[in-house]
Amino acid sequence: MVTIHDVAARAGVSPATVSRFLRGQRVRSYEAIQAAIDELGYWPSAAAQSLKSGRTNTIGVVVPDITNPYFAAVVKGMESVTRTEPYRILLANSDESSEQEDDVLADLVRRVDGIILAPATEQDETPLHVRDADVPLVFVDRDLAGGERFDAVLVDNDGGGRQAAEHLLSLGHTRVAAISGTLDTTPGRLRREGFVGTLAKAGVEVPPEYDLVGDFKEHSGYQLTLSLLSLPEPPTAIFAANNLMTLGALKALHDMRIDIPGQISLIGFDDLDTGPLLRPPLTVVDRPMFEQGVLAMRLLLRRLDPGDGGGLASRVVLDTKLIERASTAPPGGHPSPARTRKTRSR
Amino acid sequence: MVTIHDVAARAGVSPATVSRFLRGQRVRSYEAIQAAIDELGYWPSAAAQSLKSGRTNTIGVVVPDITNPYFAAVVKGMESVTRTEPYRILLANSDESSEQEDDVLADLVRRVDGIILAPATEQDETPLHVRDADVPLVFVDRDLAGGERFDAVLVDNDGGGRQAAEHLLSLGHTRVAAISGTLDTTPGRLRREGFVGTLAKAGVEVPPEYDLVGDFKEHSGYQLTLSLLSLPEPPTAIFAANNLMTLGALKALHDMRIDIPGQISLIGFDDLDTGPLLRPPLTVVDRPMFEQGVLAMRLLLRRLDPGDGGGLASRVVLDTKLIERASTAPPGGHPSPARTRKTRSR
DNA sequence: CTCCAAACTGAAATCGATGTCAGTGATGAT
DNA sequence: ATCATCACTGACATCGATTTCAGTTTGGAG
Repeated sequence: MVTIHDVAARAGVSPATVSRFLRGQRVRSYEAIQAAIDELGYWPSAAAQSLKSGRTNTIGVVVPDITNPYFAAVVKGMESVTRTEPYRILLANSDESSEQEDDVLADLVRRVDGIILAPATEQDETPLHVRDADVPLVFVDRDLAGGERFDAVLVDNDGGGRQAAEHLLSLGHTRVAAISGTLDTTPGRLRREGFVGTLAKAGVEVPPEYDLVGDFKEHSGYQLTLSLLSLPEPPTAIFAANNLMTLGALKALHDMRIDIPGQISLIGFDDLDTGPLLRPPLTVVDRPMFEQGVLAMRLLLRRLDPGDGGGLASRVVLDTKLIERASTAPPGGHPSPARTRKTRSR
Repeated sequence: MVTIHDVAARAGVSPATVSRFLRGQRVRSYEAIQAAIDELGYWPSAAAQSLKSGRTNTIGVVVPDITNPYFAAVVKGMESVTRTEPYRILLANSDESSEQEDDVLADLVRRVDGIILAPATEQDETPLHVRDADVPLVFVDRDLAGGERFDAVLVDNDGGGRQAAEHLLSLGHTRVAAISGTLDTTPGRLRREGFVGTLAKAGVEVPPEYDLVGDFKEHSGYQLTLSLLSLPEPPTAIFAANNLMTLGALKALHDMRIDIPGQISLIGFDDLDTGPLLRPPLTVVDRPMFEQGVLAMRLLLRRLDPGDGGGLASRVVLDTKLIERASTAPPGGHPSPARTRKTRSR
């Protein structure tokens, strides 16, 4: 490995001068130094720089599942911000598991300048360790019980649940089911509360057998939908708590040859690239994804700025938006007025 | 920050002894040391360890686009391997651009022990710099002109193109179009060659106006499909070079109210989670995704193993597999025998 | 030509952990 | 009680870059 000493020797100066040159200070013999660097192909050692400066120029990002298109988009948003900065992203999956999150965070705090986390559960204790380690922390997508002291970029999950409920109410549904994500995550809990609460206010109760809880993964969307279909009186509409569970629900409905929205309406949370191309095109509650990543990263970089001076936690809450497509319609199979379509039959 | 000296002082031993304890050597006063570590909340500095050992325990992963479900799955596969190892993943997007790849690699080589790369173009020079830096390099998905000296995990792109062609031939298509990815990437070039070559051998020529080249992004799939549709005599079947371009093609066909496969058959490369749920369910050439990530990471970790001893480059080539669904059918709109379905009309 | 301020330079200490090497202390045999 | 052996231990140098501090050089004014 070629070090700053090698460059210094070749250029006939001291390492200190080379170091100054590298950092853009004015230096008498800059030509000789530049030449030596080029000829030797010198690059400063990141480890040595970190040790001296205490900064790693690395941001840790922990998400439950990078193959979830939502998190992929969020991470891409973060990456678009770091591209023009000296920072890089250290990525880890927690797989929706607090233990894995724990392990990975313990390791991450030693390697990064800051962390962006979508915590596996609200009751998570780990982030407090992160706090101990004095590593700035920003939450994205999900919050923490007592996490108000941290920066966060969230969406109005409660409002999103409400939008879904209002949409189904406006279509005239009264037998409405919710398949929720883990209730000890903020999105899981709030989306359900917004949904069920709004229905209740309108006089529509969601009985326990319609009020099911899964884990944000496709398989649980599939299973819970099957169990809804096996009821003596299945619902006329289903609200699924995220993109993967919606997909699972859609698969289950297809497999059981249920007509959507003829027999059952389906509304999801989070849009998909393929949303408009599905059978039928999905009605969903949408939210900014890429932008959430951008905002979270900006918030973190601001904390990392030595001139920042601390300050209160910034809590950004973005709005959700209903996208009406063809998977929802009035109960009984009358097509939604939004689009005319043929009822499928087999 | 609490250092090994603090622990040593508290435990009444020398830093050297604490270091030995950390590395699992036998030590007289291990209780006192363990207690000091716990009380002080000590974690060794990753930067100092890297500087001393010359290893960062970090793997650089550079992909064109993390929001492409294929690459998301590949990265998840890699991550599943590093989980049980002390390694972490430094992730970067190249956005299908050689310049960005360049920038990011120059930075990465200083920070990581090894790199897994899906290069933006075959003519890329950058990886050679990586070689200069003595950082082990593994290719995934895409290869390099003259890259035979490097480990690689690839798929049989040529064979995949052939499978697509044979499928369309068996259905009786003769007016067949290809919308390819960038031809200076290995997959872009080979998928097209396998496809066009197989058709040619069967006596079916693909005229220039049917032989279009895009860039693996959804938008180009959309645009190229529109231009095919504007021809006086549009093709009866389209082969799209990757998942995103297939999606673009599907959108274009929907927007133009083309019946699939009634008027035009569509076959894609790479399956999607939503593949079976689309209108119509897509026929695709599928390949292992998660597994490719796993294999690439294993290959790299093997190189990193001090006991490895170099050896020749391992080049793994996986097979593709045709998944027949409902987006392909004989020309003229006869439904595929695989599934009965209603012809859409508006 | 002399002198002073400003601009630049290099030796050396430092960041935190590790590995070497020359011990020190304990153990067992005689 | 003495000595050889073995198991540990601590002082110190080291990894590569940065920063301080005490110079040295340069340029301009007088």
